[in-house]
Amino acid sequence: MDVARAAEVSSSTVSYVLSGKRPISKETAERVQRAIRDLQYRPNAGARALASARSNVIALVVPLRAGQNVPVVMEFVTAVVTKARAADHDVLLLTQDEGVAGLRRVSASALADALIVMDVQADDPRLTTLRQLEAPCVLIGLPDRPTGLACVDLDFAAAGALAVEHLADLGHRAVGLVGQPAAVYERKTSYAPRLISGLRDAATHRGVDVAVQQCESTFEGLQACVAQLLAEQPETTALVVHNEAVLPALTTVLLEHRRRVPASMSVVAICPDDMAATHAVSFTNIAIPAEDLGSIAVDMVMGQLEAGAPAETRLLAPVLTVRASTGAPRKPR
Amino acid sequence: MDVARAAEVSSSTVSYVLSGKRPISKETAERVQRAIRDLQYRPNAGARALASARSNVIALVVPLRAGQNVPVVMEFVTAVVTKARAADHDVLLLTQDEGVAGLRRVSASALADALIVMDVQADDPRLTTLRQLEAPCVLIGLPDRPTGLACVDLDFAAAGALAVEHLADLGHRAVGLVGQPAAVYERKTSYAPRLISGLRDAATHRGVDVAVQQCESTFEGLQACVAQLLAEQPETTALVVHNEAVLPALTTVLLEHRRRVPASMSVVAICPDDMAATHAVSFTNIAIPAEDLGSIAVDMVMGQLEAGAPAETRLLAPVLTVRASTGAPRKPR
DNA sequence: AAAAGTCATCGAAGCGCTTCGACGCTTCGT
DNA sequence: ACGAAGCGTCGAAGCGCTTCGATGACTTTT
Repeated sequence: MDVARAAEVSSSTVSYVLSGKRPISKETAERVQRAIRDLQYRPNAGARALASARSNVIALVVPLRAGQNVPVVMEFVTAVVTKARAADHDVLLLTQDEGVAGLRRVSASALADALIVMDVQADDPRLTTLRQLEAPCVLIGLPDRPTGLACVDLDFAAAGALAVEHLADLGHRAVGLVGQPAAVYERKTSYAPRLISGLRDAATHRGVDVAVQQCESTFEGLQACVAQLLAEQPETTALVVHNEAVLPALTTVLLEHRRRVPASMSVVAICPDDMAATHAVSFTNIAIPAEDLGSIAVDMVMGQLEAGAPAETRLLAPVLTVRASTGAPRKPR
Repeated sequence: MDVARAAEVSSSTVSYVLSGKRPISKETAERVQRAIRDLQYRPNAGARALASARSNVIALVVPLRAGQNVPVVMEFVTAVVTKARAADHDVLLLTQDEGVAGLRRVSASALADALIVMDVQADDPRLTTLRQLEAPCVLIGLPDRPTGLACVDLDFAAAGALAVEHLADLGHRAVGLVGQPAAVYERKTSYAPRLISGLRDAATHRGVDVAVQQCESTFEGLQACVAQLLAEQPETTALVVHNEAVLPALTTVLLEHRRRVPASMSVVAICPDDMAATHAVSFTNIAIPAEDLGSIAVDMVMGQLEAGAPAETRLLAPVLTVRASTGAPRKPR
């Protein structure tokens, strides 16, 4: 290695300067650093991975084109990449459709040191494989049986409850849920049912009636959903919307039913904060903290990698921000 | 290597079976394949990269959170990943914000064999660096001086022209452009001005008046944009919308001006096909062929990598699909 | 029948790093 | 004042592959 020659040290010394794994005198270290800078030296990633059995790469498995939560996915991804870079790791992108084989491939070939898997289903078929892998692995989402796997997610049950609490406090007695597309429930993506059960539990406690309706991510889907909801429970005065994609169309569709937000219909959205704020009506929302989740996922990965941290589950407490879309129902009884 | 032992051959033979770089007898090859399967053997990526000077990884540089074209970006990304996997390569994700340093790092450390860079600006500061890199590199987008760099993009000038042609054919004489957010123009992201100039040129040819207005990706932004457009050119009977994010709100905002789509206002959207079709009114659109672009980018990368193909520029011809949002102006003179 | 190819395979030399043990030197405790 | 302990550095042995030249066993050519 010519950096070593330029700095008049052995190549092992250069390595130790770079890794800090052994003490090096200040003068030597500086000499080496200068040589590195002068020669624009970058260690060869392959050689490094081979010798150290560490690639400094994290594999991130993203859903291909599931539902239309694309902006949320992208937020996750950038958060993960940014955080990973800060920890001196790179991110390899895998899509869902390589399935279990892709996970095995990446882990067994030592392409990546660890995995982060998004969009985990309640009984995800990848779970057993993931448990068998050498590489540590963090799930974003919460399967039914997370034993042995690290998970991080928003506490959707608490989020559902929080939404109901807020509305009940305002005086609402009948709430509708505009849910996710059917595909999401069929896929048994655990967050959707978790939200519903949290919502129902809280509603029971507070004596609030609840109607639940899935909702396709199109204009017509939303029309159908709202129509159904109001037919089923006409006294509905508030909506919880767990579908980012239909938010833009919501006020329009409600207007078709002579409902104004928030005067004759309150709305709590479950969506990222920035999305809540950029509509005709800014929506009171419970944040989907994509950035935090991504960042925490990387932290957990690094913890397992460096410190052999155990595989714990973290559910983030929901945060509700009051904006312009919720108020007291028109005729409080 | 124990696959070699199991198949009773030398490790070089295993390598040749895997790479096909030398003839191997059918029997031996089968023996080796079986051993590989039985032992679930996966070559170590680091060792392979080191020995062959090829990592089989493509670096993809995505814009961090530029504008709200997020779904389009995601389409690119999945297209690139899918296509790359088909060519036995993986994709490493870099964000814009690592800048030039990131490009150099990835290339010099041989982490990736090639780069694909999205969201290239007219006078992108990364250009000179990219030209200096060892690694071949493909831009998605079209800088002012693409010399020496491979580029692929939609022909936005032709797209602008095509939109005007379509509207002029229907009888429209005054067209407004709902443009991108100011940030995009400030960044000099070449596609936006290219669309405008193509649109203006065609308009001049066809004797159509054009008003151009940038548009922030919020409800209020759209309101302001449309108001401005109609104030400036009240005889406007058609809109070209080059901003996916405001499409959902468009019909609502136009209604505030007593304009219905397409009866009293025709609309051509520049957006991905799936986006055009899932609104209250399905929009006549010129497709942004994200999937094709991503796929072609990978093809070009592989061409440069395998065959030493030259760095050419490819501009894809725009395709307009007529849907429900365009028609003849109300009072053709 | 000898020379010249082919074909399928092997052995060994790296690829550019990290890491372990060793070594010489200084400092400390007693 | 002498052994123990610590510090800073070096040399060499890999890490697990690919690849090049070599080698036999055959086949074809002359």
